[in-house]
Amino acid sequence: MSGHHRQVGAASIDLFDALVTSGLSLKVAHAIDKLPQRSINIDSRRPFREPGSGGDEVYFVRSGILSKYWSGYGGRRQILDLRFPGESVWPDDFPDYGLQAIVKSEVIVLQKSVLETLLDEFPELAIFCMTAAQRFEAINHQWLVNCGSKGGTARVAHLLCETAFRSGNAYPTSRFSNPFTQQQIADITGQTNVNVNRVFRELEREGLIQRQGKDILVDDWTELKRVANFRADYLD
Amino acid sequence: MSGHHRQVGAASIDLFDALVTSGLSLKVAHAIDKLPQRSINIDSRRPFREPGSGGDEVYFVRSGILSKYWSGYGGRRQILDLRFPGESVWPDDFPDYGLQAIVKSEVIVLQKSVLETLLDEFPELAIFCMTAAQRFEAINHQWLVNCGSKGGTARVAHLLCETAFRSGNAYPTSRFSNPFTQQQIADITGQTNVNVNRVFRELEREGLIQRQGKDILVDDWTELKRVANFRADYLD
DNA sequence: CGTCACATTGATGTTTATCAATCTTTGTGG
DNA sequence: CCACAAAGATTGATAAACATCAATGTGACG
Repeated sequence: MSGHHRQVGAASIDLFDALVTSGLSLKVAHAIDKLPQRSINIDSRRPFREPGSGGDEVYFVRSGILSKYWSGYGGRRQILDLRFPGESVWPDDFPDYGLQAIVKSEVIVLQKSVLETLLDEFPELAIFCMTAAQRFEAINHQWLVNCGSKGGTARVAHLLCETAFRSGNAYPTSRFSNPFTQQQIADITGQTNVNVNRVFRELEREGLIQRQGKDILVDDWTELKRVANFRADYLD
Repeated sequence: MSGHHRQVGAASIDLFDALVTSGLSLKVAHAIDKLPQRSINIDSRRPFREPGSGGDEVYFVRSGILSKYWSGYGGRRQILDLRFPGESVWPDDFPDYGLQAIVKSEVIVLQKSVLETLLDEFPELAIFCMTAAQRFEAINHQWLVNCGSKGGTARVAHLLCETAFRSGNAYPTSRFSNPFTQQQIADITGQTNVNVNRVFRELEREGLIQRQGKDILVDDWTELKRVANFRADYLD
């Protein structure tokens, strides 16, 4: 095999499997899986939907990470949301954000209008979608708490916890890959890249994490979660 | 009449009317209106649902303002969401926030489980609920942008704009009532009450607003919106 | 008319942004 | 494989924004 460039854990998620795992019945998952769909590959850091362009498209992440971002007046950016493999982006009526891949990603595109026709047939789907929306709402709330009422260290620590819990399929291990640049972490946590760098140094100095290239090693998750004030409940 | 204590504009919103105004068909709005419901009055600043207590209850705000709040370890609070008259709170499966009224409020309580039975009959209702959820998601995004990438002045100005646009039925007038204490504005915008006070003084010194008791006067909405970087689109 | 919550102000310290330079890693074409 | 370019990471010096602490002013209300 010539796959020495393939990332560990970057296996693509199957749409049908993900829907069932998330609690949808086999019947409805199958109905969705049969809908017309196309698969696209998105390069890292390239915006593929500009702010303002609406759209009828639902994006399902097979691999990689997508982000919603907002660009203000003075060059300052804010990343609003992340989507890990198995998660989806539902289009807004008035999207004031753009979409961009954090890392090279593989995405399935469905038509929202087509998907909505299934609601007539399967009321279960409506509850499924609303439950998903609530989960993302809970994540949004945590981010707001982060930016609104925590110091820089806790914010970065929280993002690391969330990343480990959302990207892995199982309980986070002592080693995981940090997919973000420091600038992106700054855009997520509402800081500057310079300060993020100093926070990392501080986290490492305190022994909360170790860094090996893009990998983060965590000996004591309990302690890191305490510093981050992180509780995983909201990700359920 | 002995109503000299009644606030101007505090007239209660009718559930049926609000649903129809928001785009629901007469038929579905009527079906919801017929569901068993009870009306409660909630005093200002008293939490009426603690964090962690789940619940099957949907709250529709007839008058006043509700808030979702989160209390951290170190006394620091964050207000996560607001609900103005005509808007609703949908219960989360794992609510990590509490509910509290900003001002004395009148609320209609419905059972989520009962409401969900209507989804079988009216798929239209599912889309209606998801549209509402997306509107609140857009508001959440704006709050995150506020706390993550704007200075104190812009944050407060943005909250004032949003309040004027969400609380009035029509386009904001030159005078509106600020329902918040400075501590609450601090809890919303991720600052301290002391700094909020200074921001108000600064906004007034720059001629962007005038204060008369709880009332705010705005001569030039365009200018205030510019300072706040506020666009009303996301509230549609 | 006293109490209580809220608002206001000043003095001071901490955190974080900003500016600027250098080092390191990664990717690319020859 | 190496040279080079480009992006990212790191560090230091300085300034701005904001938190904290503490005191006083003010309006509402029983």
